Amino acid sequence: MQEIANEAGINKALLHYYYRSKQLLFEAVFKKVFMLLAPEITIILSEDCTIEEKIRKFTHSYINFVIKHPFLPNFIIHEINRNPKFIQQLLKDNMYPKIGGFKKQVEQEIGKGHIKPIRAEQLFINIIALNAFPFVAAPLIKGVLQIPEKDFKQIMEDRKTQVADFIINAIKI
Amino acid sequence: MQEIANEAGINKALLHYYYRSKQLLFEAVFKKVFMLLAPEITIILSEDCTIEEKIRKFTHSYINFVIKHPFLPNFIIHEINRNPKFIQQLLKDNMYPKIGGFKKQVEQEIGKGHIKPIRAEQLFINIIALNAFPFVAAPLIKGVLQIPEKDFKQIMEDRKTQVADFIINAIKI
DNA sequence: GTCTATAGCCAGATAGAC
DNA sequence: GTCTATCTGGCTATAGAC
Repeated sequence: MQEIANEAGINKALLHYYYRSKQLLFEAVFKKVFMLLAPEITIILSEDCTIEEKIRKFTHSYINFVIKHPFLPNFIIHEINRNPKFIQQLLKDNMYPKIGGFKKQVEQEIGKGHIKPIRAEQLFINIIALNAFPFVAAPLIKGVLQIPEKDFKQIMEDRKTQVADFIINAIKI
Repeated sequence: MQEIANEAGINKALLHYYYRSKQLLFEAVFKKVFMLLAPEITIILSEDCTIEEKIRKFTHSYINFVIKHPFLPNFIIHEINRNPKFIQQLLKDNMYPKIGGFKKQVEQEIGKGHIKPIRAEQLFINIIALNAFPFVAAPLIKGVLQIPEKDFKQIMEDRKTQVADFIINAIKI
């Protein structure tokens, strides 16, 4: 609270005056931050194009966004793990979209023989995992690969296209 | 500290007597926990078999292990993010293996035309991402997919083979 | 609304008896 | 080695002046 007050150029008392408590301030921050990332995920669930196009668009857009805000995925995942009740809150407030449309589309494209059979849930998890994980586990990856920050950034840059290629290779007939 | 002492059937004073401080107790726990997971990762880096076999073995072994210890990946990632200096410590203590052998093997198999061209680092990240992420982001995934615990467990069970299939499809010629 | 000062609480750490 | 009792510092939150 002290650090936030310093950063804001006010004092702790005023912070409490505005937000009532640390918990409420935190919730305000969390919602704001979550709403920054949610539109990125929406791409994969709505929008009118083929699965392949969606994967390319999403990957490019998501990684591009997260390179600019590398702390976001971690913050959200950590806080949701600490308090899974947040999810209920976010669902109730309609703060993220449903997977229904994506699921239907995957099943249709499988039916038409465009892509290999795979459960939409598994594909969805794979897409999010390949995009988000390197940022969530950045220090660990830098350590295992023994690479400096500069190389890591280049690898993330490359992933904007490589992750999409990887996924599409995995599912295309 | 109080909760740990209760769980251990001793009191806080004794906990401090053994471990000097909360920080040192934590480091002891972290190393112990990290050492539980490290052997699982070693499979992919050493062992004498093809890339394809390694991917199948690793995926099965890792997911199997983590289903039994679902808190581990999160704990490790969170703590390393909180204090990236841990990585240096672990490297210095030789507490996880190097990627050199895996990199060489990937390049050889690409040269022989067994798999599509891909940087070993990217492939390594993809393998770890697909295996670990669903556990790191479990509550988030359950929320987005709107599925109960039971279905989530089944999906993770299925991933023991499906993740390997997915990766191999992505890289095979 | 904004500040200073402080109340109230809790958790890590230690003193000291046994 | 193990305990009880206590110190200490830090953090959230509020009282109250301006």
